[in-house]
Formats: sequence, structure tokens, C-alpha cells
Amino acid sequence: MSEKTTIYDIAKELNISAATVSRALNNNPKISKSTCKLVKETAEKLNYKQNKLALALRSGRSNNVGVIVPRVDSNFFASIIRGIEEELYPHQYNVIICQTHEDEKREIENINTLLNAQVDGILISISNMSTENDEVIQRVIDKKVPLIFFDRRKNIKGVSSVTINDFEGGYAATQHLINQGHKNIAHLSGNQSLEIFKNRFDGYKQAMLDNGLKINENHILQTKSNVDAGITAAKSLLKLIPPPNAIFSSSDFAALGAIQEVKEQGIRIPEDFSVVGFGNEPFTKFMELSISSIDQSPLEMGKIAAKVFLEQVNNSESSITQKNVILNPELYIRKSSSRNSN
Amino acid sequence: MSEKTTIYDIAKELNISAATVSRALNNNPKISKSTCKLVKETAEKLNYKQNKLALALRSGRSNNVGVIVPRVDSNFFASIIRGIEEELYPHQYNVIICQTHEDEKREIENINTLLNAQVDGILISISNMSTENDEVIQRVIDKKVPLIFFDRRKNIKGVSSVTINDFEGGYAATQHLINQGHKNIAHLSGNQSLEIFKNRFDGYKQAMLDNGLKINENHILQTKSNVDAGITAAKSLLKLIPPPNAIFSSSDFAALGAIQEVKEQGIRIPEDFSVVGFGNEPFTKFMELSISSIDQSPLEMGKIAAKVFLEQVNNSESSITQKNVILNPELYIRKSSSRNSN
DNA sequence: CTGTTAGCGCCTTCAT
DNA sequence: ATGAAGGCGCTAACAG
Repeated sequence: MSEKTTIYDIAKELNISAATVSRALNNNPKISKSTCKLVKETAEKLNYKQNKLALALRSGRSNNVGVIVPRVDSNFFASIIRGIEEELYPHQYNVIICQTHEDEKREIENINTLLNAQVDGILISISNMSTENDEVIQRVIDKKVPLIFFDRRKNIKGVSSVTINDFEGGYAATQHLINQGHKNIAHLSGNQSLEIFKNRFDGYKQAMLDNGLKINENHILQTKSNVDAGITAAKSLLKLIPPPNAIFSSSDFAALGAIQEVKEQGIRIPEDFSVVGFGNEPFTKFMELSISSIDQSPLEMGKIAAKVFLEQVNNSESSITQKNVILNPELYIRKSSSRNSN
Repeated sequence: MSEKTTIYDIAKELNISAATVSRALNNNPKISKSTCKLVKETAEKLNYKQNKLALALRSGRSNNVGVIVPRVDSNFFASIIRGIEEELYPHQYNVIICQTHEDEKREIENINTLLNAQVDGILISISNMSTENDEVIQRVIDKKVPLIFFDRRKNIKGVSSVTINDFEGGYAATQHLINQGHKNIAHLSGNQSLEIFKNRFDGYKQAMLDNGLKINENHILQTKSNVDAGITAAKSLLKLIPPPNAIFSSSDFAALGAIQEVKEQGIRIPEDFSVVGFGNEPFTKFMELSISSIDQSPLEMGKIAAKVFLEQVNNSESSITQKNVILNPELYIRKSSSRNSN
């Protein structure tokens, strides 16, 4: 019973044609109730399962969508993937996962692989804004394969995206720190070749500006998104005269490192120093000194990206429907920046 | 240029047969250098890309493997998936992700979907030990689709698995607590229909036994794997007379909850009370009061699972090669159970 | 070295 | 209501 049974096997068993079997299995109304029933029973008996590959080749639709992320083992991207999978599951789409590790070469390979695998859509969070991947992305568009950017987008006419308002996030975080009475606010930024980090930085600048505060060039540091980078950054910031008394970090991990270093130097948080991170990683609320952070609702982002994809697939023939959804980030105020919180 | 070009387009362009094109593209040695070169140039010119679907249908190999996990947005499973993806990437396999949410019905659906999609293998961490999925799993085996269990396995003859030695993990955690001078050690366990939790529990029991310690039935609680469950569990444990003075939790999240509650009640950790968790979630080391935990090396687990799969695919024709890899867990001693650590 | 043929499993026109 | 035929795109067996 290890052999796979096809519609021909069923046809032979019943002395009818494969076409009839196919129709019966697909509930074609032109098939008599009796043969339809018979076919289905025989299918059951022979343990028939439709070969999706054959269907896919014929129809040109694989019912697979590709999802490309820098890495899957980050809470943010994992949650997005969860959202995508959950939204697509009821529609019988499978999710193929690819990681770029922020490597553009890999990204291009991934897109090509997915295209060759005839996926019905590609959902991607790009590695950076460089233009090397323009060509392959154009290929996707030319092939009319639905393409959705999430979180990290490229600004391409006709291409949909789901992002959060990073500018607002940066603004809200900074305004909150200002409201806490801080004036010397440093900013730990990320790779400036990514729009998200630029936007968060811009939000920071605008908030400072709107409040009549001067931005100290030395207070702006570009760091990696990890604990050690935060420690290093805080070390150099605290050497400045005068040192900042607050930090808005574009990364929760860097924020954690900064907090560790600040405390290490005997400075009290939040009494003398405040920190706000970005991303609302699970650990930020677990800490005894919980960390204020900007939530990006990744689960929802994933679900919406999937929904946009679904709209796009169904409208494929009609006019191109570009849709750019921008989610609102939410500031979670915790102990690292306020005495009255948890 | 949105139309997909096939080998027939190339053949027509060059007035040769599709078969020759195919051979040239696949570097068949029987093809003359000149036509080979010509074909490749034309392919490039027409922007030809092989349709993997057609190849898959013909060869019966889709070059996709299915990975089934309870959820992707847990650090543990996400890391495993990362490992699998990284190991399979060089071998041109794509990874299709499915989530069960611990729902066996969903699990069965997922397996069927993957089978129908003609995946070349299934890597799965099952939802529980119940027998309802026996039938579909047998289908996988009958179809000779390589099947690998990771972390949560079923004991089936001929089926490979990659797990960690949960018994040893439970034993090591408990022995460590005993070494710290504790005698009344409670255990927060998980769903007993999963082998992993049973084994951790058994490890705990054996360590107690080996050290001549009595197990208090009231000290064994079955909890969910989240913070609130840990809080609730600790509350009831601390009401006991006498209360335990240490907890080995099968979940890091429950361990965190327990720690919060213990501290809440004014009991000092680690001076008066120790806690060891399981899983080595990222947050355990980030905490100010860092949490001792058992590491499961999920990244490695994923890579090994992928490697076992690769061996299996290649040996498909030869004898069935069952391989059961058991990884050694590692105890990370941190502040929650020791004064001399970080 | 290259062309012809056939088939992977399915569905869908076109007939009847 | 059903059958026959053809094709999705590719490759392998069989000719030459």
C-alpha cells in the first residue's frame, strides 16, 4: 500500500474515464449523483490523495507563498511569520520560509528560488535599501507575482507594504522622555541604510525640535542590535561632558546593554536616568527593572500582510491594487523610564 | 517580458529540439560545447528560469521539506527552524512551516497537506503522545517519506529522532539544587502526555532518590508554561507547611513567575530559596536576577534533524536507517540558584 | 551528438 | 452525463 494511487487507478477500478473521476472528485454538477458517490467511495477505499504538484503545474498556481526574513529566530520576525501562517492556513496556502541573514546576495537567491518554485506570492522584509536587489524585485513585479513588503520596505510604485509608523514610534518615545523632564537625550540608532532606523531617528529629531531642544551630535550613536553594543555605546556616552541623562534606543537589546552599563556606573534608573527601547521584546517586561519600549504588533503585521496578499491574488486580473498599510506603534511605559509604572 | 519562457522557446529560437536544450542546460556531457554555449546564452537572453514544479512532478521530488511545530513564535522552535533552514539551504531544499498550536486535529491536517504537496520529508515535533495521529503517521511511513521527530517524539520502530536527554536535564537541575543544600525541592511539571515532561520529572525523582531525599507529593505541580502559572504554583507551594525551599521548573516562564511570587512574599533568592528553569530562554540570562536553566541547544537540534533527513533521503533505496540522536542538555548556573554566579 | 516520443498527474475543452 | 485528447514544463529512454 505504499504506491500512490491516481485518478487513473480509480477510473480503472470503476471502468470509467479519468476525466469523470476528476469531475466527480471536484463536485462537478454534470456528474450523476450515483457515479459521484461511487467515485468518492472508491477514492476513499484506495486511499487516494490529490497530487498538488500536478495540479500546480497545470494551473500555474502552487498554493505556496514565500516569506523572506533576515532571520526566523527573533521574536519579532517569528511573530510575523506566525501571523502570516495563521491567516493563510484557512486559505490552503503553505508558507515557505527563507532567511537572508541580512545578506543581499542571499536575498536575491531566495527570491529567485521562490520564483522558480512558482510561489503564488512573496512577502518580504528586505535586508537594506541598497539597489542591488532592484533587478530581481523587478522580475517579481514583471512576473506579476504578488509582492508584499513588511516592516522593511522599498518604495516602489505599485507594490504593497505593511509597516509601522517608525517616525511616530521614535517621536513618542522621545516625547515621553522629554515629558519625564529629560533634556539631554541620546539616541542609539541602527543601520541607516534601512528606512526603519532612519525614520525612528527622524522621529527623535522632530520631537527634540518641537520641544525646543538641541541635538548634540555626540549623542547620536549607530549601534548593532545587541546587548554588548548597548554597553559599549553607554560607556562612551557617559564619558561625555555633560553626559546625557536619557537614551532612546532603536533596539531593545541595545537598550538593555545600556541599562546594564548605566547601573554599573552607579547611576540610578529611573531616578537619574531613563531608557526607552524599541520592539517590545518579551524580555523587556520580564525584567525586574522592566524596560519601556515601542510595540510593533508583529502578529497583526503578519496577518495584515497576509490579507493584503490574499486581496492581491484574487484581484490579480483587475487593476493593480497597491496598498500601503501603516500600523500605529504603541509606547509601553515601564520602570526604565518612569517611577509610576511596572 | 512578463511571459515565462520555457525550453521550447529556446528550442524554437535555435531551431533545435527541447530535449537538446534540456540536456545543454543540465550540462549533459553528450552535448557539443558549441550548442551548449549557444543554448545557455539564449536562455540568458530570454531570461529563462527552470520551472521547478514541472521538474518536481516529473521526478517525484519537490525539494521541499515540511516542518511542523506547535508554534513558531517561541525562541526554542524558532531556533530549531533556523537550524533546519540553514542546514538545508545549501542542498536546495525549501522549508515549509506548519503550526499545530498543540491541536492534534491540526497536526493531522498539516501532515496530510504536506504529503499531498509531495514534500520530500517531514520534520515534526508532535503535540502529544496520544494515539489519534498514529494513522496519519503510518501513512507517512508507508509512503516512505522520510520522517524525523525532534524534541517531542513518538517511539516508533524505524523512525529517526533528535531529542535531548530530558531525564539528564531534570536530574542535573535537581542535583544542582541539592548540592546547594536544598532538601525540600518542588517540581513544576508540564503536560504529562508529553514524553519530555515525564522524563524531566523522572530525572527529578531519580536525583531525589539517589540523594536519599523524600518526595513530597504536594511538591509536584503540573503547570502551564507561562508566567502566571508559575505565580499560581508558587503561591500554593508557599502555603504548605513546611514549604519547599527550592523549585525545579520544567519551564523557564513558570520559573520566572515562581521567582516573582517568591520575592513578592519577601523570601530572598538565592539566599533562602533557589529556582532552576528549563529551556534557557533568552530572558533567563538578561534578568538582573538571572535564572539558572537547562539549555537544549535548539539550533544544533535543528541542524542535526536536517542532517538526519539528508542521510535518509540519500539512503532511501537501501535499508531503513533509523537514527536516534540524543543531545546532552547543559545546566547554566545563574543567580537564581547560586550566590557565586552571574 | 541530437531528435522523437512518452509520461509524471491533473484538469478542461471538445465531442458524443 | 461521460469519454477522448491534449497540454502544463520537464527529462529520460530509445532511436539514429
